[in-house]
Amino acid sequence: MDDFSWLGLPVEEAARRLLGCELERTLGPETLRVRIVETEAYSQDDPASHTFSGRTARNEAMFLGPGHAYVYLSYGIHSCLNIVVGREGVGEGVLIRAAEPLEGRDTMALLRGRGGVALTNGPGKLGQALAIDLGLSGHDVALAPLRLLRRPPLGEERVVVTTRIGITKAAELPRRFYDRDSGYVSVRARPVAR
DNA sequence: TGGACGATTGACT
DNA sequence: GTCAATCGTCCAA
Repeated sequence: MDDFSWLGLPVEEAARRLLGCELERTLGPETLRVRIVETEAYSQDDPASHTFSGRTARNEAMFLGPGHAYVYLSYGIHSCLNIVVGREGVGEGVLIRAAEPLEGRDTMALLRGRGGVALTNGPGKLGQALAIDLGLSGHDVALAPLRLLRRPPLGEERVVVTTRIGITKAAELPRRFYDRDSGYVSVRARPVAR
């Protein structure tokens, strides 16, 4: 059993540490496994967060405490996965924006209807490749059929920090993190000014 | 109870 | 580069 106490860290730190960790999705006899390469931090005091206006039926899972999954439907089409972090009762989470396939690539390609980096290089794509749906919202990621596997943190020099993608509110905040060495990052650009 | 709105993607010009 | 798809959620009425 993995120790997930580190998910109780402040959301930006948790978002950094999720880089390099793995997700294992079991579908009957099939096992799909990916390595997380891109994340975004969302906290309750953040106008861009689904929890900004408080607890609702949709975002309930975001308040269940660290180690739960929060899944939302984007544009009525795409299921996107978050890992809830921070303190129980506070709506904080990390959007998993992209990952690298490690195991079960063929099944992911079938689920996606295409291959290459387009398999998992975006939040909606990853959701489809791992057969994520709204039913998994609130799921405990210590358990099958969707498990988070801890891995050592990436070296500081490998982590690129940028503004978040596709939001209109609080768009200037540097709360996106990705692995510089991965080819599965969704958008390369917008490095934070130095 | 209805209408506007996305933490996106893929097809097309 | 532009743009439509598609539906759960939220809030105004």
